[in-house]
Amino acid sequence: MDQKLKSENTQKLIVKTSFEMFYEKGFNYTSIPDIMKKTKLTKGAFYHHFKNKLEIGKKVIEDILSKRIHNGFIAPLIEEKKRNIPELLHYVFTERIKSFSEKEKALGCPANNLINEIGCSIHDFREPLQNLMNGWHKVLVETIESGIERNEIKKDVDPNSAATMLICSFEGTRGIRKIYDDDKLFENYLKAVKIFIKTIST
Amino acid sequence: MDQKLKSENTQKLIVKTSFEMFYEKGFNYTSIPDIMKKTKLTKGAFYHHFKNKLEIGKKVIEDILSKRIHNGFIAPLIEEKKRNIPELLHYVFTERIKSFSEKEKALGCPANNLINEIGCSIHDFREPLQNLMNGWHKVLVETIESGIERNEIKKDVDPNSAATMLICSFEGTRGIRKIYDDDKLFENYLKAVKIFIKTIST
DNA sequence: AAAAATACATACCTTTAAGTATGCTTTTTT
DNA sequence: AAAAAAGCATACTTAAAGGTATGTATTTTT
Repeated sequence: MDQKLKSENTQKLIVKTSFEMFYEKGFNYTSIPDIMKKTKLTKGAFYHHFKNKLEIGKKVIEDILSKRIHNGFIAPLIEEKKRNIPELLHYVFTERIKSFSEKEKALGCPANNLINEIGCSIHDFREPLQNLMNGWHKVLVETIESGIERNEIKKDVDPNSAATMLICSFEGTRGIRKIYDDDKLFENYLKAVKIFIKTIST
Repeated sequence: MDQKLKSENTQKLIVKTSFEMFYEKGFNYTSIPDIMKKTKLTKGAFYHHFKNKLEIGKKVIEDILSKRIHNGFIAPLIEEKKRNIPELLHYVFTERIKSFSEKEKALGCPANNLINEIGCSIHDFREPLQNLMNGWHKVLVETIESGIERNEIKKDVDPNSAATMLICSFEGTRGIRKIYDDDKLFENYLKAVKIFIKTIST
């Protein structure tokens, strides 16, 4: 096999496995030996491709978490701009949550988990996490702005503020839901966010 | 000195110190030796009073976090029921946030941090954390209900849903704010939550 | 006053983590 | 084909964690 390809594949495997384990057990609760056991490779492979645990953390944020946020929350906003904006917001923030797997419900949002687990303690993660959240926020602001232009969102709505509210309430709910085993919190959230979207709509 | 009193004092010192360090560095990033170094006591003292790290975690939730949530978010709702309810909500969810210290802003909400750091991995913490959040939610629901009775909150508002939205958006914001160094996110949140409260008010 | 119990310190054990050093095998380069 | 480099495994080092065992001084009980 082509060596470069092989290298890429193992790297991808390690990054993907790291993501899965970070998601399931948390960054700090997952050890490199743990990860490598799951990949059926060894430590040698890990440290051949990555400098240390921080580097794999950043890789996971940049490669996996970013992609997840993009696919789930950014792409639908960009791709379907023809649709009615309130409908679009409605889709992203309520319909999608309903399609979450039990695992996704129980484990919360991997990006938000990392933000909250790490907090300020690992400074290296702040920038990639900021990029992640800023990117999401930005597209959401643009979506709301275009909604205002198209007269589908009220003119007096502050797009920045509305975007922050949508993101933070969504993430806050996914976070707190983790201590429960049922969907009551989600149902409450869904009802309220629908009202919020209706409120900012014309 | 009376022995019982001395014992209580050291226990309190250990719990308080544990809380501070969990808050600043996270539960898993804080070790028992770390804590005891700060108390200027030794491991012997710790394991004389507490069974293990889980027990001190639960103690921190039950003794400190509960009290903080109570003092900051529950007591104001109970004590000042004579006030206008929307005003009261406004006070708790917007005025208070403005009075946060830089540290509180940078470190987020200790309860929410623990929820998000621990997630499902430490099952022992779920129950005390549920009690904490349920207690908060319950009082908020009752407040909103009494607002409806007094005709200060719209009749068609679902108190459960509104309470969840208030709590989750608040906690979500405090969580995500941790990756930033400025108050922009808070300002955006404040604007939006004011609108939300206005929306549910008569 | 003697015995028992409490509060805490010291020293230790075990496990496991991150990370390194080295060696072997397969590709790639020259 | 020989040399170099890449991909990975094995074996090791170091540090630090959680937790235990034991010792000692001080209170409390009897």
